[in-house]
Amino acid sequence: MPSPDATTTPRPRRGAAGTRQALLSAARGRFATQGYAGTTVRDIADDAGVNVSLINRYFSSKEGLFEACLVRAAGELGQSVAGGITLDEVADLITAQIAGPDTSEHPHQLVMLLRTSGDDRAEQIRLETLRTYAARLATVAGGDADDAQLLRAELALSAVFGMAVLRTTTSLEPLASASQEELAGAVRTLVRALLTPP
Amino acid sequence: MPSPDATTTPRPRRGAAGTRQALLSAARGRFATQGYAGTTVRDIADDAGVNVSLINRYFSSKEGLFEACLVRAAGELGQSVAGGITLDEVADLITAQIAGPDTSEHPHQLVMLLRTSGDDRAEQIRLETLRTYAARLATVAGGDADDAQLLRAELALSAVFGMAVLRTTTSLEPLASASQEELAGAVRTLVRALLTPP
DNA sequence: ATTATCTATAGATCTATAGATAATGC
DNA sequence: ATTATCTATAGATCTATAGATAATGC
Repeated sequence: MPSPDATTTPRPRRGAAGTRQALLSAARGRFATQGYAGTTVRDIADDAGVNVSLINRYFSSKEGLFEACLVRAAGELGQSVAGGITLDEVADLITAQIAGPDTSEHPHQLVMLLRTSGDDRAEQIRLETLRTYAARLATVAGGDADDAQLLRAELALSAVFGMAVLRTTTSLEPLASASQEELAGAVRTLVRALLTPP
Repeated sequence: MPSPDATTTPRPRRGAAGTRQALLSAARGRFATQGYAGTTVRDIADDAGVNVSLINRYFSSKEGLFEACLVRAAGELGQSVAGGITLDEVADLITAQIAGPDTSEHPHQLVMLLRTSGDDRAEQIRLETLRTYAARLATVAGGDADDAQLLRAELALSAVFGMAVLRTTTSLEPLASASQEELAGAVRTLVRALLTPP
């Protein structure tokens, strides 16, 4: 019996599209901070304010929801870097992704790309996305498009990921509450230093 | 019935100390690559070649084993940096930690420090360890021991963690199979650039 | 006799699904 | 009438533990 006196509040009905979005947003946050295995579908549904079974309704399975999060993160992050952009501008875009507080969705998008689920298809999407970003970063940095340059780009990417992860999963001060301005300088320095061929 | 003809090989008996070590080593590898929640105690026991129940015998619980791994990682990593060491030497020590292949235990030690388990005590150990390292790195880098310097040290640390994570959990080439020499240059560049006050 | 190891199992999740209910739209 | 949402539950893990077995040491 659904608690007789606790005024059984009937939940607002968001409709299919709205519920999908709410689930995606909640899932991204949980997956980013707790990882795939560390998150239960009930966690996500509760955060989104809907019943657990709707995850299966709209995403088939927990893995399906994870994939959807990954695709979304890959898509949103990928749109920013256009042609003719400078390295410093890329650094600032990256900073914007890292800088948000733990509650923001920005760092979550980045951290999603480091999470594994055991699902083959998801892993493929993740790797392909990382590859694309590394290649793009190498191109923006100019120089030869050789393996050494690609390696430098991947190192720069991984460094940036590290910052996002530590900010998202750890309350290490002063890093955890550093402002965007404070981070911007460091990211520029890092990107410049790592991506300029010696 | 234990498979009548499959010559039930009686396992070699390692004794308490040996079994503890085998479990620690197996656990560190699994926890580092799959995370705490993504690892089952059976995974670990199978890797170590012993029965699952011995985890509880020697470490009380899965959380106990996780804590033991963390303490060990914190201890082993902490011994390297003595007084009077230069920044480049620190960079090389770090490189040695990152550079090992996915199968080595070196990158695992680093990655362990980024893994969360939900256990309060483990989380405390982890944070304290990270703080210690950051402070030590800031000291080695010289300059003022102010908040800005500490922030730079934490950023450098997180960058280094990112490299270890990407190498450990992803087969992104050429990063995944880069040699120690190739990484050394990048880490030195990074540490120098980030830790020299502007 | 002591101690390491294993067996068997209880109890607690966790995901997925079949089917019931309730809100919306024509 | 259609579609969103929820209820109830099956089936599959996963951790922890009590107690049995087997190897070692005196």
